[in-house]
Amino acid sequence: MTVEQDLQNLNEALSQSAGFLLSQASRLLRERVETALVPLRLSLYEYVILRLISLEAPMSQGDLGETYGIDPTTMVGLVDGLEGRDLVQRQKDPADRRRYKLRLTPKGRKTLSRAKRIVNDSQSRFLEPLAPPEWEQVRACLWKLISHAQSKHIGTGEKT
Amino acid sequence: MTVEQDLQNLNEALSQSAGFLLSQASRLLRERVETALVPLRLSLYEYVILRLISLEAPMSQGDLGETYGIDPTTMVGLVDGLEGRDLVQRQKDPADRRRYKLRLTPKGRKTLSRAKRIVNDSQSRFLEPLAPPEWEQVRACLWKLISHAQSKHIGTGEKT
DNA sequence: TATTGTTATACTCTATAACTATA
DNA sequence: TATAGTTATAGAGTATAACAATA
Repeated sequence: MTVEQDLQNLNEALSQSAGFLLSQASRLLRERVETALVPLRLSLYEYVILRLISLEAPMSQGDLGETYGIDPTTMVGLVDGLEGRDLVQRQKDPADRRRYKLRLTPKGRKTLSRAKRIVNDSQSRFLEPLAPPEWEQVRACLWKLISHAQSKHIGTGEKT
Repeated sequence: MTVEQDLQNLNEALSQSAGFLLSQASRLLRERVETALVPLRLSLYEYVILRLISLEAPMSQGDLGETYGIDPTTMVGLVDGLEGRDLVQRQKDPADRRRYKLRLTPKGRKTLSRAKRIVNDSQSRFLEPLAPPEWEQVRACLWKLISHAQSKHIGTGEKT
């Protein structure tokens, strides 16, 4: 068997595996976004935190980490760093003083708006090889997978 | 604005983001596969290494790590562990004695075949909410994204 | 009693650079 | 010189358990 055939077999097997496809697509996009964010001195997690705060959902520091899969321990350090750079403010939630409500500072909003442009460009370039209706289809399917996987294991905290 | 509306806005924004969709789908599947592999005492990376070796492509230890995005430093420790458990053998490549060819031992083959069943079941359950043609479409698109992203940055080492 | 955020500790993976043996 | 694998070291991120403040 030639090297070319071997490689073709390998690719055929890999292109069949959901785990490989999702992890590699995710990794390749993540690497690009991380590189693109370097000039703003933001890690991907830091960007995600700013972005999630900006969406104004009623999330505590812990909820926020859970939404993206960031460990609570890691969250403390990340928010410490963002607060130290005056991008984010911790505020005690008056309704439950154990929880923090996180807010963007004006500087945080400005940094985020620059970061959003950079990240969106990065994502658009990554999605370039797909026609818009193709991505739309993928998008809907991934959302279905995520919703289904989460509902089975975590639940939203709401009684449905 | 009610909490329900806030959450709906959040979900709408997240379901629009390629980065969120890919990272979370990947993470949720990875967590399931990792849990499923615990009884075999295999980490996901260890499983991936066994699986890639079994595909018989002409890959060295380093190539293998690059295919999945495993750091060379990490590879050393992982292969050390797999070799210590008699699942894998290192062999000097006679054509280039700097490189290792990795081989499965009989025990490695047996472990892998059990692991493959477990991982495939896990992936099938994860993909359950999609109709087969839907997944087929997603599969093709993800493969296109990966091929395109890799060709732009890495190249295969072959002159084309 | 239970939960949010915090700290401490150990572990895994990554990034970087130096080393070795080969090429 | 350059490359494959290794080692050492430092830095992220995660898992676990304990703790303070609050519910």
